[in-house]
Amino acid sequence: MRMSKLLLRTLREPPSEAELASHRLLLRAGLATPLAAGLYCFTPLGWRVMRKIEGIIRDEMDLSGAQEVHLPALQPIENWEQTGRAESMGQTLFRLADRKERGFVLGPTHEEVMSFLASRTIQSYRDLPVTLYQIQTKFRDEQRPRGGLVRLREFTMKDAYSFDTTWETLDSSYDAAFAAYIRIFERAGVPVIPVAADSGAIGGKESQEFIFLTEDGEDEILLCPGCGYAANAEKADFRRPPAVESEPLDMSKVATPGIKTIPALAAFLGVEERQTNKAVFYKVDGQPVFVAIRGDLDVNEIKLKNVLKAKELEPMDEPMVRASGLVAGSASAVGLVGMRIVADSSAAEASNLVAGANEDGAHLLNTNQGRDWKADLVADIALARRGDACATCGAALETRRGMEMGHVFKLGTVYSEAIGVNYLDESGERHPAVMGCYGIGVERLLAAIIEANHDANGIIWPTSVAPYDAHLVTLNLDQAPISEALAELEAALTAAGLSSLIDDRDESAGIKFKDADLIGVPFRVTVSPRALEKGGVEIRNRRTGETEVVSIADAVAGIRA
RNA sequence: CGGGGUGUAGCUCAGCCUGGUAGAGCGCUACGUUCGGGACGUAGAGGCCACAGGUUCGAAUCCUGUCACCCCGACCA
Repeated sequence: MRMSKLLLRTLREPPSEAELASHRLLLRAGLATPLAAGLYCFTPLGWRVMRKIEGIIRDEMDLSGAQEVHLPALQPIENWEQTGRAESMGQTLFRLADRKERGFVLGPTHEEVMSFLASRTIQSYRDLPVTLYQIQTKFRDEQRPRGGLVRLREFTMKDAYSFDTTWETLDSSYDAAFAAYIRIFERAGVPVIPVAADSGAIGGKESQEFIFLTEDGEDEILLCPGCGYAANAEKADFRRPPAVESEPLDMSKVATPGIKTIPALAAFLGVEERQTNKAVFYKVDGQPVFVAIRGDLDVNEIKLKNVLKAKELEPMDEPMVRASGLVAGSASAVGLVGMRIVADSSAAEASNLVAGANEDGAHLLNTNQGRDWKADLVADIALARRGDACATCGAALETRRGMEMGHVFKLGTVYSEAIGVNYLDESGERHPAVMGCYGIGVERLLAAIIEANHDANGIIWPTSVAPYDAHLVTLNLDQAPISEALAELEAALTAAGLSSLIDDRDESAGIKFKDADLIGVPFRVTVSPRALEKGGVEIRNRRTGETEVVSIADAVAGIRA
């Protein structure tokens, strides 16, 4: 490709909207340009990289035994009503109507439609297991698109779905997808770690995310330096600090003027925070819910939402607090009526905790669950934090930020039952298929590749996804020996099956070199009078900066290797 | 959805406080000189100053409203 013909505009300065390195370089290198929030137009250069990434994904999915299909992005809303997700996905779902007012959605994911396809094709256990995938456009009306290609409203996803006869064989399908993902990210040049993840209110028994660790990530990850346990904060398990052991004592009221917070309460009474009971109020699907947790711990709202099988969970608003008769700062479950009481095991099992007296400026000493108040539900709803003890080995957990690159999921029969993906077993009995699903965001992967592979001068593409194999910079192209050497080099590269981007523009050497660094093709080959005098062309490795003058044949061999 | 910020040329920004009808650098076009790390000269093109109201003789500038975009938070199958 000749740069004089290539539709490309590089920018000396990045648009002010870009904060992330990947976002800045995306725009500076001219890979894409924004249309509106969360929507991007790809240029020829950017699209080549997208196709390279898709190629790796396709390659590895095929190798893992998955079969590629293609489903409509435009889907009847009925399929979403069948699984209840028309409601549960809420505003994220792009909805529209056709001319006859029939409701449609733009697919944000394809469990429903892939299950539909499976339901029309799978009949017998002999048809299973099977894993189907597609690389396709998804639409999500995100509340806040961000970070260039990190969170988009229209994006490309590789989504795969496995169908099995049993949970046991699902494990094999899941493991195959997992292994393929490890290879995909490795080939794409993005270091990832698998972490335990939340499987959602709908979810199955197991879910893992592939996380690229970066300070700019949206997710918080807890890592154990002792045993290697890794989990998303929304899911992470941990060992609670031990409670203060004591026999139940008589409950009594104590005046605590002006005391509203756990730290103030503990200091005022001269007790530890773990000897207090923290009260948190939520509005869950419109209903008030009271949550009790030991004072030294925080509520994990994702876990809470899951144990309640809730669709929506938010802090209780002021009117509901007043209507419920709760006293913020001095609330407790003692004597509380009219709402569900959920307790973390820490609060349910500890003895003699200090709790609110449900009146301003007063607290209760020695409250005990079961005797003074009763939880409707006891569960693990505590948030793991930096320094908490690992549930497995007890070492202090560390926290890191990360970006979710892929998600694998054991779904079970939720969708197959709703849509009717059934098979007949050996004895002619009918069963729903056991499903798994596996997703990778292609644009986000592109962003992560840039995040993980760049320097102050620009992008450093891994060879596997580089838009071209070689970037040929010509100087004094009007001189016959230069144009002849270029022709020879180009022919040799083509013969070797290598692609080249040729800077034949009438620009200064500085501009050409700066653009080459910015665009980030792995090898730059300079064809110039100076190099020719030294007996060949100059080859430079973008990553190492290593530069040498070699023969055209050696240059081609170097790029090929 | 809450908080903060920004909308002036393709990009980065100045001008706004103190109203008088629009600027710089880069980029773009032409010509010439350059030619190994974002060269130089000359001459150009390019703007409904986000949009809509209002105040005023007069609004990029002051007031009101709306929209868009960015950042933080909440949210995120």
